[in-house]
Amino acid sequence: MSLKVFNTEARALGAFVPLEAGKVRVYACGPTIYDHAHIGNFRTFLFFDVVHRHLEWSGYDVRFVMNLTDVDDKTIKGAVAAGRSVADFTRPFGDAFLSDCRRLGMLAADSYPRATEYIRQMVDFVARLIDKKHAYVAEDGAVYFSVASFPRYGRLKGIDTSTLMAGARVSQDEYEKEDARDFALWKRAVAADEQASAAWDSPWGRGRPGWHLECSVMSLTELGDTLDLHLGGEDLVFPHHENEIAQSEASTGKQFVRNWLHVKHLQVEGRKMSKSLGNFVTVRQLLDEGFDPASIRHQLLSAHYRSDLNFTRDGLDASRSAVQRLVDFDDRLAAAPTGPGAATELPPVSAETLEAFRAAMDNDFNTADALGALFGMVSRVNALLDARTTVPSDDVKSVRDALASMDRVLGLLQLARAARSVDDSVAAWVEERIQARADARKRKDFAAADAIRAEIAARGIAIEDGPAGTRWKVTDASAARVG
RNA sequence: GGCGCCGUGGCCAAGUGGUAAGGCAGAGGACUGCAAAUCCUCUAUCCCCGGUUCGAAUCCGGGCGGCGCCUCCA
Repeated sequence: MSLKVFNTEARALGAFVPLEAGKVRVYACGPTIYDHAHIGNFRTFLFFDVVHRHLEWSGYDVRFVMNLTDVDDKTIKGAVAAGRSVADFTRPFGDAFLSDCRRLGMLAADSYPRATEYIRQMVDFVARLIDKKHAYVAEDGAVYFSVASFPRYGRLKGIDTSTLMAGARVSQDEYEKEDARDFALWKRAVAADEQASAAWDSPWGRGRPGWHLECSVMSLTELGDTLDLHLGGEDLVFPHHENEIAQSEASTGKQFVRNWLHVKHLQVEGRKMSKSLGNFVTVRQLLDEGFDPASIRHQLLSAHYRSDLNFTRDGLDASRSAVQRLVDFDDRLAAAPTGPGAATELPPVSAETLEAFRAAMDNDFNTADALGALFGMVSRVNALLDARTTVPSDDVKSVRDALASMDRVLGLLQLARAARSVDDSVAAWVEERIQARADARKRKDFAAADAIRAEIAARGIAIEDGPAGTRWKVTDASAARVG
């Protein structure tokens, strides 16, 4: 068994075989930074992160690149409206995006190329396509890719564009194109572009890159002519990725991407997310509402990436409970009484779970199935632990190792831990209160003891009495952190 | 209109030919001063109708329902 992925181009599950054994080149279509990224964007980006993590977990040497598009129609429009250059306009959004990524526990990419840093390479790229007769300069000074020069056009989406576009789809303002299917590689600069400092010199006059061109040039520059994986949202299949294939392969003469993976769009509270519906949710908004990053991460990973996923606040609450179960389990393992004794079923359970987990992830990154394997282990191990007073430390270690291993892919525990830490002063206060409660309990003054417990609970901290004494845990980080 | 996807217990969600993972919620029980955590037990023949098959949630046909893309969009 090894990794299988659903390649959009093949429309089928196939064995993942990187161009170079042991090494994987991944290009992830990142955000256009003209606004804050929303939760729908993050379904996609979080999936990218899981791909990234699982490849590394599987032992591959991964080079992971995610671009930040900082020049396109919307960016320029926004910059002009703000009276700034695209560079100044996009910087804060780019910073905020990377910050959101960290908040959600995403691994850093090896590189985050911004389009404006690759203008030189883009110009060279376009010149090469013109040389090869795959592109032409139109009368308006723009450069277009000639789709007719690339016979394989349409194979990603699986459409025959020669017939599909034969109709009256030619918009009035694009008459300079020789063929309605042709798309802009380089756009002639207009006043707004200059105003936003989004225009550069080129052999064809002042202008700026077309959107599709940006990704091709950045990916080829950063990763070479052939990528093992190119990831994106489902909306990008056509025309964005189709165009990338055309221009890239026309330029290099080599296969551009071996595997295309596309993530299905997220629904929010049962509907497509859009600004007009007013159900646009950003990550920072959810965090401000008090939701735990780990809950968000859990819900976004709770369904397979090619399935519908309806993001809801109720679901977030359910995810919070699920994550808490994991944290409690981890705590229990850390405190499990160990001692000599007969071997337990723990090691084989750990091994079986890891195997099931791996199989799930290898099956086109089936995170829902993988979570099932993980939680199955939680139940089985809890039951085994209940049945014994002590277990050999090696046995416990096998479970802890398995849990930590799986979490290197899921990233839930580490994230949950980060949100549940408190200042030393808070910890000291809790310890003091617990001692006071212990005294009250010793006096059988349960009313006082319960009052103290309520006092602690009000600070977002729960306590649990066990044979080894009273333990406490943070359940509501936002309340607990307040010193 | 074109292309495509989906419909599994109260909610979420795996499972693509051999008689239904997991999470959340709920009920009862054990443990507990009470809780919490944990465990045990309980709640599904998989939208409907046909068909193929020894056997289907899984394949085929039809129906009903929901959704996505086709336009800037992750």
